[in-house]
Amino acid sequence: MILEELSADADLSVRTDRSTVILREAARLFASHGYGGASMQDIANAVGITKASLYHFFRDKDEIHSTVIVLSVKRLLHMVELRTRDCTTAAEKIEGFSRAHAQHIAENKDFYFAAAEGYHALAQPEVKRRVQRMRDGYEETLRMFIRQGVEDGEFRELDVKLAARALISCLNWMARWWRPDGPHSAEEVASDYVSLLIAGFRAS
Amino acid sequence: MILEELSADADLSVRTDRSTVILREAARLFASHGYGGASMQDIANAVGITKASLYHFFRDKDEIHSTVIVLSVKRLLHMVELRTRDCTTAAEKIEGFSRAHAQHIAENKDFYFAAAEGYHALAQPEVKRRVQRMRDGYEETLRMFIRQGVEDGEFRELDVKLAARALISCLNWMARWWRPDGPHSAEEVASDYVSLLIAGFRAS
DNA sequence: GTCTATATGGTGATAGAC
DNA sequence: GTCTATCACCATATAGAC
Repeated sequence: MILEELSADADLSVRTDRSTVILREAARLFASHGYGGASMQDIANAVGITKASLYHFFRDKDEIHSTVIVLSVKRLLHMVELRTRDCTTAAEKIEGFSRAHAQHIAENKDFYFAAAEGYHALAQPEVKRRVQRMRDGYEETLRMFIRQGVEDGEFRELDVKLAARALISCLNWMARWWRPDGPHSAEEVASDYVSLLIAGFRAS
Repeated sequence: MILEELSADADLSVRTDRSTVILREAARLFASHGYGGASMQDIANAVGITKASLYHFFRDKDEIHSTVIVLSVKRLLHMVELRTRDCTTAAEKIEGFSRAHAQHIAENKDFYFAAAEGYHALAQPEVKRRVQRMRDGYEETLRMFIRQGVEDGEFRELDVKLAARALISCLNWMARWWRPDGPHSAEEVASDYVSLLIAGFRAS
């Protein structure tokens, strides 16, 4: 299983060995045309090989798809872990969480988009469940940070689940409209969302 | 152009004339499998006719797709207009706006999903521009409501564009996770988001 | 308005030479 | 590891009878 060979730290954009390039081009095509709208021929053309050669690296189209998705989610979780580890207050943790998410979108937009749009179309149920579990853990992490803020008296009593969902919605939706050549960096936007929402968390 | 024949009030779910049923089944399939993942054969099967018969009602697959999308957006705008018309304060308008959006998702989930996911894959550039203009007008409406709240002193000075984007992100993301058999109605969730965000709008 | 039959080309996937 | 050649199938779309 190729998924296991690719560590969570595997850079999704710089390395140029064949399977990495295949995944990068596939992610780009899945993101822009959808899973059904991107053919093996399209991917092969983008990489610069024949479609038959794709089958040397991946069993079938679905394995390319699930590898893209699992890689994206693993990398997001890894980034959040890295950037919240040394935070202390709830506000700091939430800020780190959101900036990590934004950084992930900025650096791996196609992977993120392909994962967000395509995961519900995953063929293998085990992979789908695995991704679902990772996403659930991800949301639970944010809920934990918010809950800590309430318990520490940093925030007012609030609906933790709703608050986490609101912030994650903002971050997820960024992949739809944020462009690298726009006026604000992804992390700036994320930070602004956090400020806006935390103002509501503190209000009494 | 069939788009013109279908008024903004056209009910997306109840009427059973052929073209309406085609659109409903197509929306469902586009929402669950993507545009490229749903074939004319699939749509014909769902409707209960042969795929050749589809071409009596629509020129090609793309016309089915764009009709679904334009109908969805028109209906959303119509609903928002209806439910904010008689509001006075900014908070009331924002609440009406959000509840209308939630109602639209609850009543036309497949149409909404197909529109949200598929509009960037629209083939005809004029239709795409038209949908884009409608969506822009939609966001501008919300910005106007928030701006009014700031000018009336109901809200603090805040980044209106960011605030509108935050709320719309929450509403848009609902289509991804909200289920009719869940614990809260779509309108309840929307209302909760509004309360949470407006608390931040009022905070000083 | 719906059908059967068909045209034409693309699909995912494999076999086997180099 | 990459290719050419090929498979069986499905795609969108059309022609024309009823």
